[in-house]
Amino acid sequence: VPGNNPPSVPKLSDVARLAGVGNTTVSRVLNGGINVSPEKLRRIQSAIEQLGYRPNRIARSLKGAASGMIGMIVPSLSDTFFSGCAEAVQMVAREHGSLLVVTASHDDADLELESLQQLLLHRIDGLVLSSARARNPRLDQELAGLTIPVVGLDRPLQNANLPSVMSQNAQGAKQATEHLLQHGYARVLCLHLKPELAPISERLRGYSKAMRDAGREPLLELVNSPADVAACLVRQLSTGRHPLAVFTANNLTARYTWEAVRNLQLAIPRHVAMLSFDDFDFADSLTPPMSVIQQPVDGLGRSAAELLFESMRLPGAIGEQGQRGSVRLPTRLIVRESCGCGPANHQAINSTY
Amino acid sequence: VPGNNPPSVPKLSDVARLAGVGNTTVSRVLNGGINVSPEKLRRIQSAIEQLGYRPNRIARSLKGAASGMIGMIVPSLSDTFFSGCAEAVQMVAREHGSLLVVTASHDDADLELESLQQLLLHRIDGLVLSSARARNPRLDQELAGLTIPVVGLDRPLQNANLPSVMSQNAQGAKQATEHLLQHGYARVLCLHLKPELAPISERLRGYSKAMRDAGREPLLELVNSPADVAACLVRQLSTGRHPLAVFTANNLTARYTWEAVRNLQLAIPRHVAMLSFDDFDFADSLTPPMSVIQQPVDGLGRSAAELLFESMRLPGAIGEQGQRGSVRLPTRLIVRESCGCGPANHQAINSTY
DNA sequence: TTGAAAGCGCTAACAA
DNA sequence: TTGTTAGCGCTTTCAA
Repeated sequence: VPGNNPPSVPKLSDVARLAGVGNTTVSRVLNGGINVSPEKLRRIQSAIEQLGYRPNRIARSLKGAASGMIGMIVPSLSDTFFSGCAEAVQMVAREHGSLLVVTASHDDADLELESLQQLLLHRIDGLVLSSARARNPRLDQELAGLTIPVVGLDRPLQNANLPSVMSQNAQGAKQATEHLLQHGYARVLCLHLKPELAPISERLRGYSKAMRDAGREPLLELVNSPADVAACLVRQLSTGRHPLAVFTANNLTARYTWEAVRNLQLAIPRHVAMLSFDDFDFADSLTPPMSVIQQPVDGLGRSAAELLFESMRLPGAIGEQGQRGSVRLPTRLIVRESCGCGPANHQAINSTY
Repeated sequence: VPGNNPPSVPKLSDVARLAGVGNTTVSRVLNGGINVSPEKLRRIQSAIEQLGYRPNRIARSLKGAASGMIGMIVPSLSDTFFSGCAEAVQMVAREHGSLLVVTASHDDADLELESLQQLLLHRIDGLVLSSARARNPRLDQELAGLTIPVVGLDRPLQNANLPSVMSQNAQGAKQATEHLLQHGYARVLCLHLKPELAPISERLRGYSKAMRDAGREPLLELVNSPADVAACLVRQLSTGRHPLAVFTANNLTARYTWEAVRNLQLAIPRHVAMLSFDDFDFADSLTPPMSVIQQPVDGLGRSAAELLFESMRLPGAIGEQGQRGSVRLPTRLIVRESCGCGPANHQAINSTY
């Protein structure tokens, strides 16, 4: 209609007026259309169509309904693992008509808490949380008072008795170690950093288990630089006579090791065999291609989000389930060449053997 | 106070009651504290403190004020470039007391539009947009009607006449090419994919410019797999007599090339020298370490977000500025060894020469 | 400098 | 099956 100045964004009452019904009836149609005569239903739907009406989520959530937003707090967004998870979480959120609000805690407990409160103020309907710290009483306290569901991702939330979704870190590491052992490497080193993080400590446990099962002492080394790794390798190579292999507990240690090996002019797998936890972009393009334990990144994100929406659907369910609702997803051993396998043997082996 | 059942989350009126003032006065304190007597100001602040009161953002934005959320639409969240940008944007948002809502468009124009509308419904205060497509009339139309500021990131928004923040793609590529040319490689190939994307096409332009300036014909090749690259390399190596170098226009082509070179048992830089646009985690750990043009990922995200908040502060400014408000950030040439430079020469050269 | 009152767009008792 | 009414928590005229 020309001359009609402020059409801007249509509101519920505009739809009601056009359809010749009350606001409530329109609201009913919006929320499932129960108890509405077919006649009015049709008229209202057509009015909605005609006006291009979309309900204002803000107003809706002020009234107490769901805000249509879920939150996600991760240590870092630029970390490929977490950004991969975030992508999956966002997709699931979209499937449920929700938006994803993310914040990075940068492993800072205060920032994490601050983010949480900020998200709460915005009335998020649920939260996926990769907590910065294993133990954080203030966070646990805050979480305890929450009325919205929370799901842990990659890091457990056991103190708050909340469910979480994680990889089978121990099994994955065990499988990696066993694979190296089977190659005949009598000495399998485990290089790691940040052992205080739950996923890492679980991997160390899986590694140690495999070593002990094979009648060997675990050889755990904390490394924070390529130099640390180099020192460690030199020590091992000058000492023992057994063939040497290295299991690196994450991406970063793998990179440190790769550099150390290059600097020492060592050959993989001839001088040192190698197998790493966590796949990465260039793993397959290296010389030799690196064998890895691959985490189901997308699956972790998806599962966490789905678990979250599940508990949002069933109010109270999360409180009852608690930790018991947790999920463990299997890892995969991706055999390439750094472990000693030949080029012909490229294959993926599922860790749930 | 024991026995007091539902304290839950304190609201503005609770603060007012405790401070013994009216709601309006509390609201004034919240919004800058102008026109409030020092006495009441103090009382109110103390009441806020005491109750741990934080204003409900939802209610606030329903009334028309800012929602305290900005949106970001990127092609992919798992792409390290975009997740790096997202991290920076989120940090700036936090500095401004805002939350970041991200969605991934997966290069799907419909999804992108859908996301935009969804974000609008949630009353975001501004938007950082890495548009999936260069030309999208429907999106442009939607953007034209927007009252909130929008800033493009990595992709221009020229059709909508909106500012954007991008790398100096052409200059970076030109510098890369010149560097290879200076090494004496008479043939410098440019391997690329998705030339329809603005950043890529700009790089191709920069490369071509450098070639022509050096009196050589550009050698552009579209490659979609390591096999494509291999075919291309074989052709070049069997044909010409001049030393060969390759400039890869992005991460993925670099990986394809790396694999092709390995499969062909070629040596870098002896048989083929190499320089790539975009740095990546393992670039420095490869053998030889790969020389790259590095984008200021963090800077791009930061600048886009800062430009956005700037225009949110100055309403209307973005409409007036339009395209002219755009920003170009310099890239850096990271000299490692794949380009033919010796190990001693590791250094970074700024592209704004 | 202050507060009462009127909404923002929607939902949910309640009554019809 | 419907519409009227009263808010959700905040901001904002407006009059005091």
